[in-house]
This record gives sequence, C-alpha cells and structure tokens, in this order.
Amino acid sequence: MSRKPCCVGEGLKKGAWTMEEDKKLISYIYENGEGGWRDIPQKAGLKRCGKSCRLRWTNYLKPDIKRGEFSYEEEQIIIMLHASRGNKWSVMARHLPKRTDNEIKNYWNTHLKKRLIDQGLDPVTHKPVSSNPKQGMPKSSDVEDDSNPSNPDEHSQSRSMSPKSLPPSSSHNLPEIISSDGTPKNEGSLSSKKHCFKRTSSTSKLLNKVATRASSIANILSASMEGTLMSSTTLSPSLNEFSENSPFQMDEFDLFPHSSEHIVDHMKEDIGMLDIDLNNPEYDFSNFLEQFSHIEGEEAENSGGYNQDPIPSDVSSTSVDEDNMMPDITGWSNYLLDHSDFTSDTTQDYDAKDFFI
DNA sequence: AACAGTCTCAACCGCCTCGAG
DNA sequence: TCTCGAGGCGGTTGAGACTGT
Repeated sequence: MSRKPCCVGEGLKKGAWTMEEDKKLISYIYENGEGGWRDIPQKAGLKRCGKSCRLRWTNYLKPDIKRGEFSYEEEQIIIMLHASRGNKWSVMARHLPKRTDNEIKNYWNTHLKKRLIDQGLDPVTHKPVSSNPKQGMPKSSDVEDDSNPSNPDEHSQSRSMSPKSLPPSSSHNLPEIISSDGTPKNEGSLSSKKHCFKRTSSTSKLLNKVATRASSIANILSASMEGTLMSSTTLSPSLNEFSENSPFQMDEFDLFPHSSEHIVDHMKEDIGMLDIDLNNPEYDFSNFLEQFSHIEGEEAENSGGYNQDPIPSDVSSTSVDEDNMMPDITGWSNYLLDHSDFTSDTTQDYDAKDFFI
C-alpha cells in the first residue's frame, strides 16, 4: 500500500518562498500558533502544502533559529556526535542550541564530511580508509610544508593557495580560526578556502584532539554555569587565543545554565564502566567512543527503543532542552578534566596546526 | 565580459514513527 | 489490534551564488 503524497494538489506552488509568503506564514503562526499544518496553507492564504509550510517555519522562519557560520565548538560537537551516533541530525540539533537538523545536515555534507574524507577518514566510521593507501597518506611535500615548527602561525594565511589547487574539503579545517595577522575569523572564517593542513592518518589521534578541545569547552561551560566565566577561565592556549581575538562571545555559551548534574554523573558512571586508560597519551580514543556508543545503545534498548536519544522524545528537532543539553560532551569533558595528566599533556603541546595533522 | 565548473543550502521527496480513534 | 493521518526524519535535488579561466 502506498501512501498518497501529502503535497499533491492543483495549483500548489513549489520552490523558493517569497517574502510575501513568509509574511503570511509568520503572521498566521504568531496569531494561531504551530500545529495543524495541513490546514495552515488554506487558513493563511498560501498555495503551499502543509508540509512545505512546516519545513519553511522550522528550518528558516522560526525566530529562535541561529543562522550563519558554525562556531568552532559547534563543529566539534557535530563531529563527536556523528562519530558516536551517525547521521542522526535531529539528535545533533538537540545538542546544538538554535541549529536545525537541516542546517547541521547541510553543514556536514558540504564541509565536515569532505574534511574527513580529505584527511583519509571514512566519514561514516571516522576511521582511516584502508582500501586506498593513498588516502590518509599526505604527500611528502605537504608534510614538509606543514611540519615546520619554527613558525606555527604560518598555518593560517601562509598556507593560502588558490582554491583550485586544494581539495574541496581543505576549505574548512578546524584550526582556521585566527588569521596569521591576528584578525578574527569568525564570520565566514571557517569556510575560508585558502588554507591547507596536514592530514591525519589516525582516527584516534583526531579524537584525542577532539577530546582535548572538549575539555576546553567544558571549562567554558562550567564557568558559564557557575557565572564565573572570565578572561582568567582556564582554556587551552589556542582557545584562549580564539576567544580573545575573535568576535566570538563567551555568553554564547551561557546557553546551558541549568545543566543537570545527574546527567553528568550518569555519563561518568557510563565512562567508569569502560575499560579505558585516558591517562595514557597513546590511548585510542576511538575505542572509547565505540564502547561508549555500545553502552548507549544498550541503554536505549533497555529503555524501550533502539538508538533512542536520552533526551525526551517530546523535544522537537529544533527546540532546546537546556536541562539535557550536551550530556555526552559534558560527560566526556568532565571525565577528561579529572584526568589532568592526560589533558594537560595534550593541551600544553596543543597548537591549532596539530589538530588535524 | 562571458562562460564553465564548483559550491552552498533551501526545499523537496518519500519513508518512518506514533498517537488517536 | 488495526487503520489512518500528522508530524518527524534523513537523503537528495537544483537554483543561485561564487570562482577561475
């Protein structure tokens, strides 16, 4: 039995929405609220199907949607969540305040996915691609270019080259936050196409770096939650530089003022169940993620659904549940913070250029 | 200036889930 | 328990913008 498409109808308009249509939809929803999407087109005087109205509202018109460039932290959250959960865009959207699943999906497909591929990583498994020995193996010239320790700042603009000479994904390497001249590179900076970095051949190395940065994020979050976020808040060197030199606002991270401790404790319990040694700098973080995902999966099954997100199901894909936000990254980060040997060791040596080797 | 290739992302498509009756 | 429909979700498309030649 095939279902009749919901958007079959005479005279229904498709394609880009006009400003007039947007105004009609917005004014109708402001007066009558969301829901009953099938009836909205007729009541609002729109020649669109209800589904199209709902998507236009949830993905574009909704007032609390954050648009524009993804922040460095948002990128890392996406990468971490994708590594553990796969293409669960709606789940990611619940962890990223004011971002829609569609936007995250687009950003993954156009930027992050290509970046992983370019680094020789399978964007599905986040592991090195072994079938093609060329992938993940940087050209010797690339290594030479990027391994010059004498001037790490050159990792920004000095790597400028014509976009055509670069693989597409190289345009969004995570470390591209501060230009070599110190210019903040927030708006549009991360999509700059004029940079190139060494490629990693190890997922674990990548994830260890992500974990390191996650601990920095946790610092911000913790300080934000405690209302003590100040310039003195302990950050990794690169993140300090980032915050000082970019228009990035720390209060953006005051989005989690009520992070519930029990979630963090719960995550710590989960992590405690794992046989891991994060004090070991050589620890393969991908194992950690795999084990952690396994536990999550088991819990989801026990709670009645496979691969359920711990966040209540009544949370829409675009809404923000502050109490339950980011339990994963908070848990990981708090755990890593408790293992100062590991985090300090990696943060001290950290430089943006090393993030994606 | 014109053209071609590439990139971005809003929008669409179709299947899935879940709740109401 | 079954059916139906609304809404959710992930994959895909294509128009427009951008960039290089």
